[in-house]
Amino acid sequence: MKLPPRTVERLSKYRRILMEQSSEEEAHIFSHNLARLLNITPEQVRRDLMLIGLTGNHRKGYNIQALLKLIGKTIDSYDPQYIAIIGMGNLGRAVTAFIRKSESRLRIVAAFDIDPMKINHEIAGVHCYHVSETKQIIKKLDISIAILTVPPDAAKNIARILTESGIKGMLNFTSVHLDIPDDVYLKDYDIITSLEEIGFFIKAK
Amino acid sequence: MKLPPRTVERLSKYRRILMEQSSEEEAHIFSHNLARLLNITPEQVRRDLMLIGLTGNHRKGYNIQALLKLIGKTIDSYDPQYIAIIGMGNLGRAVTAFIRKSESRLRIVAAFDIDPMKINHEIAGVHCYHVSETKQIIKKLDISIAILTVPPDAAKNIARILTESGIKGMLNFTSVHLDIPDDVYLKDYDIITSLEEIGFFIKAK
DNA sequence: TAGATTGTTAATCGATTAACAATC
DNA sequence: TAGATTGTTAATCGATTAACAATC
Repeated sequence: MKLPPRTVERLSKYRRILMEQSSEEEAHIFSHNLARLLNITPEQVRRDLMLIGLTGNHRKGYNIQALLKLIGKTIDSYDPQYIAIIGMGNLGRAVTAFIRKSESRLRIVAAFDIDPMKINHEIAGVHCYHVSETKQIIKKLDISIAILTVPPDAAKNIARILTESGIKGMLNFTSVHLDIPDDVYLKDYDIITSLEEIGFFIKAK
Repeated sequence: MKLPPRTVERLSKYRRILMEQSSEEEAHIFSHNLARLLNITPEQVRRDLMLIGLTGNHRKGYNIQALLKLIGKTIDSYDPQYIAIIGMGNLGRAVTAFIRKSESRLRIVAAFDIDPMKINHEIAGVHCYHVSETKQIIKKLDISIAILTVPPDAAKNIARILTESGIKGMLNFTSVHLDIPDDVYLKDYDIITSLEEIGFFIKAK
């Protein structure tokens, strides 16, 4: 199914926010109520739900269970998608712990580092391999997504290894620009740029 | 000066990438060379530079020093903008260390937590205050940007306190949707949603 | 002058919002 | 029926890309 990236992001958020406040709530929700939970417009909600083919009730709104089920069917993959995290420094460990705490289907199944103290230990609940094993382990464990939390000078090289290993998506926390093929879905989390952007837009003049 | 958010982001990246590989390089750069460094089109580079009023040389391209200086003048604030980080758990400490290591003008001047072990200590190089002091410290130290790395259930309350303290921008690492006034510039770093988005776009079918 | 690059406007693309008929 | 909401198309907005004259 073909969906705009922004719609996919919102579907993920609809699901999370509705799962959090489930049970206690009603069985149905109106587009304007769901919109208010995320500070967006009701039109946007209706359009997103239309795109995934959910049809609501003109009296009661959208059935929440049906909505959750359809979002799952739309954005989740049938086969589990496994995640690796490369670089188990402070940021790597923190991100790993963060994801493991979240109630999501996301499964981190391998960590990689070069520190001998970490290799073959559980770090933040995940087995840590040496970076030199990246290619084999990624293939062996059928890992399709990588999270990059390595130091800047290691980023480009690791990105190359990951692409060669057949990784399909990357979340890049390093502030380094990665030049990878188009068929790898890359999402940059550039903290420095984001803070500079915030800085610009709140400037007095 | 009024600039599109995407342009501001790219200006930040032009600067970073040019500073990294400075000195050794030439004094000038062509739009297509700068474009290639970031995998964007030369048109986009020229348009961005046009927007900030930089004029290049038809023979030699853009003067790198002039470019860097103008980007600084455009996106940096004259008065320093101070940053606070709220929540000194794993993620908070990692993000703090990450920013401090970066060569940028970004200055984290205060951290906040509720753990008595941390209060009044230096954590990741930053003095840690108790969350109850947030409002006073933010005003006293003239902090305009906050980074939120608190647990999900604390997020909404802290966001309210921050807004009341007059914060102007926020980088939100919690996966919680924050309902804050329009005059606070909010940037969400929703790791779970981003990974689910990647998952969707790399799906087989 | 010929060739390459800049600077800028127009066209296109993608996403959001407005509008409103259909329906419960 | 009257009123509220959905579903969907059209209009708008923002950002990117194409096109090309001006210029070194």
